[in-house]
Amino acid sequence: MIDTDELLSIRAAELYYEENKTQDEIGAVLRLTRWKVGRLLAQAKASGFIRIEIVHPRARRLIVERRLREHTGLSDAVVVSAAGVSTDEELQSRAAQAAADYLTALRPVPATLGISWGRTLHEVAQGLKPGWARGVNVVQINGGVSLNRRTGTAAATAVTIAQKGMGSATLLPSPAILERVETKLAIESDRAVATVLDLGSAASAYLFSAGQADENSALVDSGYLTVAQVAELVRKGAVGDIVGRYINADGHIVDLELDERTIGIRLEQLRRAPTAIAVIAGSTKHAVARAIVSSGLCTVLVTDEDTALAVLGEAP
Amino acid sequence: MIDTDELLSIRAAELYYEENKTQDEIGAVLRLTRWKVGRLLAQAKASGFIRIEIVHPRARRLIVERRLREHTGLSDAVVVSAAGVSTDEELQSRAAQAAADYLTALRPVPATLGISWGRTLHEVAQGLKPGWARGVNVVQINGGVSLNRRTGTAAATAVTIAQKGMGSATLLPSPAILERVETKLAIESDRAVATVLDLGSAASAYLFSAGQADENSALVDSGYLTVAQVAELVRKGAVGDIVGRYINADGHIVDLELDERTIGIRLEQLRRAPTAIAVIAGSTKHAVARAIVSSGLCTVLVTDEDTALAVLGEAP
DNA sequence: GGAAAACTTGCTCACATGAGCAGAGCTGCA
DNA sequence: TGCAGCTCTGCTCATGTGAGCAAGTTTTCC
Repeated sequence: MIDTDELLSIRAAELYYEENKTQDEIGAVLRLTRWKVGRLLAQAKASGFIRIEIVHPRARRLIVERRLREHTGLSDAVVVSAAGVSTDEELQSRAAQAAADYLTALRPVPATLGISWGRTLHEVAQGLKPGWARGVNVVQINGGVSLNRRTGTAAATAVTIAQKGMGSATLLPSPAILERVETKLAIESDRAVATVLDLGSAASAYLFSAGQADENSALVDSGYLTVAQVAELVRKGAVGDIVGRYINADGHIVDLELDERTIGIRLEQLRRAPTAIAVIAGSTKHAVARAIVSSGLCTVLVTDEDTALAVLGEAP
Repeated sequence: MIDTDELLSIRAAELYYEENKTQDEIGAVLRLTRWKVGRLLAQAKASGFIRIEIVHPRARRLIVERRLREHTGLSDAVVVSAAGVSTDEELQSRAAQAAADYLTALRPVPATLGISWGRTLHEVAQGLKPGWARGVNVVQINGGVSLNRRTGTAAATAVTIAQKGMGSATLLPSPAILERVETKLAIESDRAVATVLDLGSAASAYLFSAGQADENSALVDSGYLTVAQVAELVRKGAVGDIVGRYINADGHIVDLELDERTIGIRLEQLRRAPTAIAVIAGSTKHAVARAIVSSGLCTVLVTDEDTALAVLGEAP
């Protein structure tokens, strides 16, 4: 059965929030003193009967952000609202835009920014405003797409970010994954590649996304891995990839042999970075996001509400 | 593209509603005067970015109620919130409870209350508190269920309402629909029945629900009509039934011959009543609700949010 | 049955907030 | 260029609201 005070607090809330009456007026209607009305409203809020939602594509969930900062090793977090959003694409767009905003507001402005590539990063680049920085060196930190029709997307992302930031882009002239370790070592020691990798290792900040471990992975799409290979990785515990490297729920490399053939920054370098911004959103990426945050692979997480709750280990 | 002020108003709203900061503090963070912050918040509200919802089974939507009173001929309306409700059953329960509350608060307390029967009315009876009135004569205004296992439900409803209101129930000892007009006329002229019908015609207030016109109708369930008969009524434009009589979207009787065989109060009497409370909720009853309200068959409507919007002719 | 504890009530006071207003700045038109 | 009309800004002032407090009331437990 429902308590009389509870019912009164609901009546009061209706008059207060829907009819914009003052607590005094409500008191007159319900035959209560205005203090009692104030207490009833406080009670209604405390009981969670009053839900205030900010519905806007750019709305953030500051409460969840704080919880992330407090309960994880993250130094900062940006959580976009999932209110009224049905698709993962929309969530990823919102997060990408939020990442662009975050990057713009980031102080000190990074002199060198190491970035990965992919759909999300591309959207971040699109979301940046021309002039977001005054001179920034953008460096690719992992091997690019070059095996399929989407050739050039990775390069375009880096160039766009650099141009809008009135700076220059340094591209990593290499595939993401090589077939033989020997080839990988050879490419890595080539001066053109080595220079870029060194530059990437010394970046003042990193910005990257992550991929889920399934047939829709960008690495499968780009032709670096087959669906069967990914299935095998999943069997070994892979939850997703970060800068081209597949990790398990603990944030460890799943397949050392494959990793040896992968070109790009090493995870330890990422873990040591003072500023590593991960942009990860959408229901398919809950597991990777959690792995990345809990194993300290990023210092800043830009994500959506539901993914954030998954990272915190709470039901959505 | 999104306006700078719009974005600022969203940031301000986040800090105000989620972080409980004062407008002054927000001004300090966003480098604005507190007045500007106040204006931004007002703007965010006006643009509909701030959505305040009261989530509680007993919550009402006063704004919609007012719109109903203003845009229809209703003298009063009670609209329950549909927040977090998935089933029609739940909506009907909420509306029934609200109707019980409305009846309890109704002044002057009706000396004679004419009621119909059905699932909804039964729930209203359950929702009433013992002592809701001090002496009320409850009269059935349409023929009861008596053809199937649920015999007695209609009587139980009337008796419960009367007992809880410390009064007496007057039952209508007759079926809802007769097979032949002659039988109907004969029953109607029987003193026992005629007295009750006269009493019902002179009731100080009416409380009734309505049924949708489909195979789930209570009249089909009770065996008065076959599925085929209802289908035929629908073909003729029926949207539902009220006190056993099928009406079309204009509130007119659909089948005069059938109506002649139906025992109970006439629609004109209902239209003339100073207080006629209709309790109609659930997505299947939008059409009937609209027909009843627009043709003046009730003075008070107790319903759910979505049905209310349908009555107002707006999208849900 | 009575004292202690817990809660509730009505209040004062300080702070937060919205309405209203005057002046600054901008726009448009001759 | 100059003036009228418009919006925007920062302010004063009145009102609305929450924190804290003391007295009253109920509950609890011996």
